[in-house]
Amino acid sequence: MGAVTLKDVAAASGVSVATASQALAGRGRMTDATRERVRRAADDLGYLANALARGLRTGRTQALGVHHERAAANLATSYFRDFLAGAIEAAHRHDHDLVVLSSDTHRPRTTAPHVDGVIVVDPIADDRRARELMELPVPVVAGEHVPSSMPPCAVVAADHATAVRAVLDAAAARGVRRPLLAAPDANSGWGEVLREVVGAWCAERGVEPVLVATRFGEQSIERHRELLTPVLAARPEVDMVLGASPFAVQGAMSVLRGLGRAPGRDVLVAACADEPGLLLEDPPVTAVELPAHALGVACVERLVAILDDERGPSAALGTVQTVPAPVHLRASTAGSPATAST
Amino acid sequence: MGAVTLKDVAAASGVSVATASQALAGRGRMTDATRERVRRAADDLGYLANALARGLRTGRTQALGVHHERAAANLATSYFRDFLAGAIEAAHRHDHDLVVLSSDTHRPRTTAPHVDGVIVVDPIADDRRARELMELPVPVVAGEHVPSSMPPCAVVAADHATAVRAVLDAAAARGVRRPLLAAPDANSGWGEVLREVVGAWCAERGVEPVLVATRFGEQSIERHRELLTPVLAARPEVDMVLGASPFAVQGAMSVLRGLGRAPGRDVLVAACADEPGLLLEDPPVTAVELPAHALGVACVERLVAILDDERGPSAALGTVQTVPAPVHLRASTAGSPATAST
DNA sequence: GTGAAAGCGCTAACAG
DNA sequence: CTGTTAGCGCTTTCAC
Repeated sequence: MGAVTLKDVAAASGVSVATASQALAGRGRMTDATRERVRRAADDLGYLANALARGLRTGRTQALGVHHERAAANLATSYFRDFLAGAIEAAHRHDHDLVVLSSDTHRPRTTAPHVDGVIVVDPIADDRRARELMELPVPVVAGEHVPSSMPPCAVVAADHATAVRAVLDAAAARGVRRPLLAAPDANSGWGEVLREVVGAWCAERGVEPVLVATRFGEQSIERHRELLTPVLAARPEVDMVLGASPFAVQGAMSVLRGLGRAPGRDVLVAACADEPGLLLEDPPVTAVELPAHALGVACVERLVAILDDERGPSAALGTVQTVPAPVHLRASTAGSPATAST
Repeated sequence: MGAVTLKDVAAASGVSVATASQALAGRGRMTDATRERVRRAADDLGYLANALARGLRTGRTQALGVHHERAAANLATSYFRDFLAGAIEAAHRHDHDLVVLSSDTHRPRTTAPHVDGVIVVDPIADDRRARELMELPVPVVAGEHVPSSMPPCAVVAADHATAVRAVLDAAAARGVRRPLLAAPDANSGWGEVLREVVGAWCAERGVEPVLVATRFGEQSIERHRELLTPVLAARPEVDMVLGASPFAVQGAMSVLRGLGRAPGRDVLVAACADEPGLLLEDPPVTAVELPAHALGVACVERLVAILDDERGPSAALGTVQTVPAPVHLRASTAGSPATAST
């Protein structure tokens, strides 16, 4: 356990720790001979600077943190895995370590993580850990929109507006007039944005969207069925269902069938987050692909840029940077509900 | 950037920093009133201990490091992703952060990462970064066998011996007598083990295995074809090809077909690492499944155990812990080469 | 050109 | 019961 310290190097090369520090850092003025001597000593002893001590002094740790609510569990999803892969790739390119912050415990952190900045993936309003991190005295970048009830920070998000509009416009061309949106409630910034986009689109056409609030991260089709059954029964004028998650869409399709309405024919359906399973549905479901890997990369790039920014991190607060989200039009939006329901 | 320090908390609650420290840590003896006062002050100020300073003092950082050669690139493989998922899960369960160590650069680290221990996934002899980490004054656990030319450390590995023997025994039951093994060279501990296992199995039967050395991580089927073509042409007595990677197997199958020998019929084939693609081959290829997720978990558990071990980390050096590796017998080992080639 | 000294924020001795 | 002191390993003035 005997780590070699700068003191050892200094002693071995017959200089003071101060000189040794400068010699290795390439700073300070000294004879090349001295510098070389110190360098050799460091090499011989296998000296590695203690990152903790250095960080304590300099305020930089050369590490970035990533937080995701229940990170361990969410690693089962390809979204988080892809995101993480992108983030690691980008962090390493900038010679930073990438710390996956502990998130399992429900008790608050007692210690500020040793990172220069933090990325919060999918900030959720009731995620206490996320809140804690966002109040840390280090810059924070949110991967996806921040719910309005959370403190503002720099945001990197998929371009949902453009993507969802593309889906809606395609549907409108098939005659759709009254879309229903089943999306997460105000806990999720993503949900808020989807609501806004659909709301704006409908407003332009002088109609009211039908909105159903779901819980972010709800993985149960059955639960979505329960939420959607009364609404779809009461609103026969709905000619399209936009589900935020694949689960919402699958729930909706099941409810629609129960009501004798054929998804993709009498009622168009689409998802705001793609998954391989949607391709296997009958009919295959139109969906927006969330560019997880690109988002991971972009979040790190953004964070690094903020750290390097002379003007300080506050310049970035609340600003949103956007990453394109490809749209996959499939058979579920190829029907003509207007004709069918007239 | 104004982080709240212990000094602030102490000042606010009218005690010294030392007392404040103990009050929050629940150590030391003091009136409950004082302790409560300090706690409240800390809460009010939003105090979070600086992990760097704490770590510097205590020598523990509550973080574990993971290294994989070219981690960023390898995140494309499901093996590393699953491994990482398992490691993160386990680390968080033990309330540790998980640091994915920077691995892209070819220049050596100048700083020892702030972690209590390191996991080296797939240690490769010519990975300089892995070597550096293994010489760090913190415990190291290797995920997979360590090449004999590297310093020893605690090892957690899949139980290749049992799995490969199961494959060979099944093949022997179909009449196989002369297996060929195409596996990574001495750069890879995995390769060394495979060689040993096949060697031992053959020795028990009084035959010499045919060995072909490949490069660890070689992803090209074509390259494997080149390596295998001369050997398979010269050794018609080979009645089974065991490829370490799916690429080796696919290369071998292609070569065999070129020689007019039907894989799975005239010559059995199997892989020592499963991949979905092997199922789609014709015939589907028998393979050993590498339990990446379980290995990730086991490595972290092992590392935590070593850190908690009173006897110090040296007790674990060189000891191997094993994780079961499921064997999937498929059509590629269902033929009877002995009959065919007699 | 080089060394001495201070201090980053924290914890662990030991006084009082 | 609580405060004082020392120091983890490093960087950074500032003297010499």
